[in-house]
Amino acid sequence: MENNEMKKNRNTPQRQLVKKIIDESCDHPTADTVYKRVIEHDPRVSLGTVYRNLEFLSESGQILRIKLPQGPDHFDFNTKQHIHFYCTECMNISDMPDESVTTDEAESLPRAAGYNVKERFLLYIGTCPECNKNKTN
Amino acid sequence: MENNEMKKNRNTPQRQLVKKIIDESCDHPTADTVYKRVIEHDPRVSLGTVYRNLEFLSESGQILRIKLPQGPDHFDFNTKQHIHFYCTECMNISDMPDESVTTDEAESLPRAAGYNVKERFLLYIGTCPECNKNKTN
DNA sequence: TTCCTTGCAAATCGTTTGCATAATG
DNA sequence: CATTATGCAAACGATTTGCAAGGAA
Repeated sequence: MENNEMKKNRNTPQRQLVKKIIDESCDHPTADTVYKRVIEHDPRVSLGTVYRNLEFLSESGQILRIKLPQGPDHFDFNTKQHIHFYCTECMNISDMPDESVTTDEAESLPRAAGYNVKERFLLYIGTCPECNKNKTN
Repeated sequence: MENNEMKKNRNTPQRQLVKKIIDESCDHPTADTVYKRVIEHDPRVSLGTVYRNLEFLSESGQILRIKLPQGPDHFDFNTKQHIHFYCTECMNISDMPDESVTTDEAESLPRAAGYNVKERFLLYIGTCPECNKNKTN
């Protein structure tokens, strides 16, 4: 179905490194954070190259780009997850445990009204269990 | 409950004009579009002032700021509506006819997992009924 | 007479792009 | 060898900000 993975691809050390960093990150890093981790391994890699590879990797379905209403995009090795929770306390993004609400029933509404839904962005914003615990309220 | 409306407020002609433009717009204009409409009435108003007043008006709950995953923010006189549909054909934003899916049941999931939901962004992207009609497919 | 607000321009942030060079298939 | 990718720096779009001057309360 998807032949996005068939794109032109020269397996540069830089591209492999960016992919490796994402795969090893479980904190949904931003492009800048990825860059900082990349240059720990190879200081000669440029920020532009990191951006270009993040673009390539997400366009070819190898990683996931997470857009927030505020601030820079984040990236995720888990390409299946589409529902995220942004904590206003720790500023971290966590994956939502389940996504049942946003499957069929979530699209029946616009579809019935004549809309053709291609994508659906759902983002929760608030405080995560960790931060709620730390505040004791 | 909300005392956002009690903020410092000097009813400048510029602020009144921006509010008037939003109230008369049913196409969810961007800041730049608002600016273009504003200077038709008073060419001396600056873009910065438009931005500042859009910020003031949305912060004080008088208008709604709509964030998209791509491109500039849009603004809406209808402060109650939170679900929008972005058409990739005509690039327009339309209000969703109903929002039942995103009320209680949409928040029960994260809440049960210990999250404290403050905001929820839901955006549909696809093609609107108008554009679907024009394409006959 | 406060001090909020404006106009203007410069600055910011996240990201993209042009270009000459390097490296891959 | 034909491209694709890189490094660098400059450009970009949307928005914010510093500052001196203007104008409501």
